[in-house]
Amino acid sequence: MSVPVGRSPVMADVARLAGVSHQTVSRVLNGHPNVRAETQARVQSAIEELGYRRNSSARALVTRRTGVIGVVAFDTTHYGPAQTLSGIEHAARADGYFLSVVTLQTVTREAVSEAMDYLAQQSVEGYIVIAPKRAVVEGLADQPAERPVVAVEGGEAPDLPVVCVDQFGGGYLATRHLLDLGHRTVHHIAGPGDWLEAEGRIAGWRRALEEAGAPVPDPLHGDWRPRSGYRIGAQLAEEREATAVFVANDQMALGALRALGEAGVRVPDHVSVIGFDDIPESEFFTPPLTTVAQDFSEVGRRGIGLLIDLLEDATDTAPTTPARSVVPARLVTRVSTAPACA
Amino acid sequence: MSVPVGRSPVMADVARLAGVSHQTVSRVLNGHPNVRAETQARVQSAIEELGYRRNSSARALVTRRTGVIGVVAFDTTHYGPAQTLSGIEHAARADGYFLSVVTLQTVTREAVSEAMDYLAQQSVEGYIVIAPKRAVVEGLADQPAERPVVAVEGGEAPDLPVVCVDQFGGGYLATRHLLDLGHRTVHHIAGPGDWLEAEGRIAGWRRALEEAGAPVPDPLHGDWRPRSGYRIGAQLAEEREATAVFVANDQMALGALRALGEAGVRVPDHVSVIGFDDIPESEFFTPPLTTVAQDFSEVGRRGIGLLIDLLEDATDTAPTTPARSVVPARLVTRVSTAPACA
DNA sequence: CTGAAAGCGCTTACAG
DNA sequence: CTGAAAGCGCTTACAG
Repeated sequence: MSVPVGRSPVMADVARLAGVSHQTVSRVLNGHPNVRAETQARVQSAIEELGYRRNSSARALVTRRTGVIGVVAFDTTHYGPAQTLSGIEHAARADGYFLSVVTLQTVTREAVSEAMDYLAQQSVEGYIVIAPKRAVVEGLADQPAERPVVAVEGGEAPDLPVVCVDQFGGGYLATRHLLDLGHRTVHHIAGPGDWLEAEGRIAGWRRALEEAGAPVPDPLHGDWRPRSGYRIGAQLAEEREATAVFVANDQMALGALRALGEAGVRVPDHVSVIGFDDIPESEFFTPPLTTVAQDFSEVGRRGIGLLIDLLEDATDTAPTTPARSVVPARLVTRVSTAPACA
Repeated sequence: MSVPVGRSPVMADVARLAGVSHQTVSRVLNGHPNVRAETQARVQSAIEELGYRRNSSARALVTRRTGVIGVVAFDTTHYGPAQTLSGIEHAARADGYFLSVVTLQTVTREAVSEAMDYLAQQSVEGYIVIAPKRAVVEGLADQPAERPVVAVEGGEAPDLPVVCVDQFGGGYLATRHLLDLGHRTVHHIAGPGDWLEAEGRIAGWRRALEEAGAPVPDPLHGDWRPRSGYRIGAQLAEEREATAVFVANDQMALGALRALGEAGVRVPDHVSVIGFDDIPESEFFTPPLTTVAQDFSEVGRRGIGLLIDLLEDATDTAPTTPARSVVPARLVTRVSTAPACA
C-alpha cells in the first residue's frame, strides 16, 4: 500500500499507483480528452482501488467555483415553502450543484440579509431566496449582490430575476369559478397584507369581480393560519351575507369551514368555499375543498434553472430586464362549491 | 486603492493596507490572542474598508474542516420531516455549521447511500440522516462511514447514534388515554409496516392493551396518507365494532374522521378517535382532534448536538455503546375522544 | 498524449 | 507581539 494508514488518499497517491503524474490523474477526473485509453483505465482502477475522492476545497480554491447554491427559505408549518424547497433541491442536484440552506423564523429584510451573509462565508456561487413579502424583495434589490440572486415567489420584484406562481391568475380563476356558478359576488378571506401572494390573490379576485360588474366587498385579512380563518368565518356566518367565499389558503379555509359548520351554515348548500394551495389534507376536509393548486416543484425547477443560467452564462452582457418566470395556477374542483341558490 | 478592480480582496490586500503581514491578518481573523490592540484595530478597519471576506476553500484546504454537515432528508408532504429539518438547520447555524441538504423521493437503502456519496463530494464533516425505515437504518450501519453519522427517527438503530421521539411512549399514551375513558379495547390504524415510527406506535399500543388485559385486534395498515385512513375508517364504520381508534398519524385520522362522518358514525359520541403528530390543521378538524404531539425542533437540536459532539470530541475513545436520545411525546387532548357509552 | 512548474489563498509551526 | 517559509491538494498554462 502506498498510502499511509490514517490519511485519505490524494491525487499523488493515485498517480504513484497508476505510474503517471498527478496531472494525468486530474485530466482523467475532469474528462479531459487527451488521455490514452490505456492510461485512463490504469488511473481509473487506481482510483477505485484506493477509494480516492477529490478534495473539493483544493479544487474550489483553484477553479474559484464551489458548486454551492445558497438557499434562504423560511420556517414553515406551511405546505408550499416546504414543497418549493424540495423542488429546488432536486433540480440543483440534477445539475450537479449543492444546496446550502438557511431557514428563517421571521421574514424580515434584516433576517434575510443576515442569512445571505452567513451563506457568503461558505462561498456560495449564487442565491435562491424565497421572498414572499414585499419588504424582503425590496431589501434584496438593495443588496450589494456580488453574486446572482433569484427570488422565488417574489411577485413583481423590481430588479431581480423572479420565479413565481401566477397568484393573480389563481385568484381570478377561483373568483371566476364562483361567479360562473351564479353567485352575485364573492367575499375574500385574504392573507396578511404585506405578503406578495396575498396581494396577487386579492388583485385577481378584484379583477374578476370588476369585470363581472359585481360589488367588491372589503377583503378580510387573516394570518394564513386555521385559527384566523375560523375567526373570520364565524364573522361571515353571523353577517349572513356571503354566499361564496374565496379563502387565500387551505389552512384558513379549514378554519372557515369549521366556523361555518358550527354556525349551522352548510357548505356548499348555503355558502360555497374555495381555497388555495391544494394541501394533501384538503381533499378530506368537510366537505372536500375546491381549491387552486400551485406547482411548487416547477417553481423550484425554474428557479434553479434561472440561477444556473446566470451562473454559467458566458454572455456576460447585463440583460436590460431581469428574467421573470410565471408558473400557472390550476383549479381543482371538489365539492365545497356549488351553484348559488336561486 | 490597493485592490485591482474586478478581483475580490485577499488577505494580502488587507495586510498591505494595514501595514502588516498576512499572518497577522490571519491571527486577527482567528481571534488569536497575541496581537497588539492597536494592530488589531488597524487590521479590522482595513478588513471593513476592503469588504474583505475569508476564502473558505483555502481555509478548509489547510484546516481540513469544511464546517459543512450533510443532511439526508426525504421528500415530504408530511409535516414531521419538514419540521425536523428546520430544527436541524437552526441548531446547526447556532453552532456555526453549514447544512448541505439532499432530499430523497424514495426512502431506500440505495437512495440513501447515493445521497451520502453525493454529499461526500462536498467534503461534509458528518451526516444527519433522517432514517424512518428499518432498511435505511440497517443500510446506514453497513456504510463504510469514514465520517460520523447520526440517525434521526431511527428507532433502535443497531450501532448508530440515534435521536428519536418516543414512539412507543406516544402509542402507549394514546391507547392508555382511550382505555382510561372506559373503552373496552382500542383499534389501531397503523402506518406502513416497514416504518420504524409505525412499529414503535404499534408496540406502545399493544403494550397498553396487554397491560389492561384488553383484547388486541389486528392493526390495520395505511400508508400515512388521508386516503388510506378514509378507506380503513370506512371499513371500521361498516364493521360497527370499534368504539375507540388510535390512528398512527393525523393525516390518516382526517381520512378516518371523514369516512366515519359519511357513515353516520358520530365522533366522539359513537367512536373516539386519536391521532399522532399534532399538525397545525388538526385543531380544526371535525371534530378537533385529540392527538400526540412530537417536539420536532428538539429532535433536530439533539441530533445536531450529538453529531457535533462526535465531530469535536477530542476524546477519540470509541464509545462502547453509541449515544441514544429519546424525546418524549405529549398528549394533546381535544374533543375527538370521549368516555365509552355505558 | 504526458509531465515539470507555478500558484490558488489560506494556516501552521518556527524564528525572532 | 510579528514576520518569513512551507505546505494543504488541486488545476492551469506551458513545454515537449
